Amino acid sequence: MQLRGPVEWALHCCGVLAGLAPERYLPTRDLADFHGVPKEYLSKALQALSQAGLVESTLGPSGGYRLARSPEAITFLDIVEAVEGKASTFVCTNIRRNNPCLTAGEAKNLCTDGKPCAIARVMWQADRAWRDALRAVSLADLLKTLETDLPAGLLRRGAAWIDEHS
Amino acid sequence: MQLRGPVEWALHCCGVLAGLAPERYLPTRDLADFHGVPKEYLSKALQALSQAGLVESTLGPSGGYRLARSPEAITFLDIVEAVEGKASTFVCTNIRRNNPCLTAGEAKNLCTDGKPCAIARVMWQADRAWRDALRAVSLADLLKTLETDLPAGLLRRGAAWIDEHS
DNA sequence: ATCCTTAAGGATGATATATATCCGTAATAC
DNA sequence: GTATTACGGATATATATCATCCTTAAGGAT
Repeated sequence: MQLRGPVEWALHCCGVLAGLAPERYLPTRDLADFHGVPKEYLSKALQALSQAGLVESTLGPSGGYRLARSPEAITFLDIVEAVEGKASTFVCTNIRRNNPCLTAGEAKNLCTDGKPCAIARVMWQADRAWRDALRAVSLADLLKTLETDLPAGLLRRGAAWIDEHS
Repeated sequence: MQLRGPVEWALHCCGVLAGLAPERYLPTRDLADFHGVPKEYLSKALQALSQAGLVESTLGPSGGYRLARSPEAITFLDIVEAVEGKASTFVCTNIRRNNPCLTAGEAKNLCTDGKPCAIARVMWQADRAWRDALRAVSLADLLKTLETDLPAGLLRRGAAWIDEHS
């Protein structure tokens, strides 16, 4: 079970957009060049972010993407769910319903949305723990970490590179 | 991102094996019939459980599978990792290394195993939270829940069905 | 000894999903 | 008008998942 590649790209792109000067748009091409990923495919992930309302876009020269909300108001979970979808990592296919010992009446009451089976409850709880951990970290937190984490000067050089390409 | 089907089957199968009389083996065919899943494919999942040391098997008539440890000593995480693998749900492909602003020296120090990047740290922490939640529940816990959860008599009828087919 | 049953694992095919590219359209800046 | 951009549809390729078949070796029954 593994997250798709575009999720990682979207996270890094949001990190860059969060450091952008307000009101500035950054086009897909620059985000793709900056991360060394295919522009056309990255575009799909950015469109997903846009549809989720995390970023907003504008057309034409000097167009591109920017965050739609403040970095404090965008969590890792927002981004992951926008690109990967909100479906649970565990889906109960209700194989218990195939149990040869079941009466027809009993089968109907097994693992409905209202009363999930014991296994689904555990798996969904773990899924919730994963999402809670992602929801607890915002883009603002990420930016703060990057400032102390990145090699000195890299952040500034990155900003300069973006300035050239805007 | 979704767990593969055989993970669900393995969990249900372990639940059945945990309720089995000690020393008794249950063959793949019965586990498949009981859950209504393809025998040959389920067999792959059971082999994974066997290789992970969670169940043990014996050949010939009256052969099959049984738990290798007590239900208290087998967690959901054991089963999920046996079938799905232990790899993290997030893999850092280090796209930051493609950053055009990086010097060669800086590139080498990015997101190594010793010092993961800020994004990988968050994603791996969430992965850990998911695994912790799965590790916190054992097959013994599952059995206890089933006793209060299942329609009255179903557990007994299931045991009788298994008796017939052993 | 012989035969049936079983797990183990290799080989193979079918289907679904992930990855990636291409193109047409509409909007925006100059 | 022209160049640039996001957007969405269509398409192609690669990989993963799902499923079956077959051979081998070992245990049990006769």
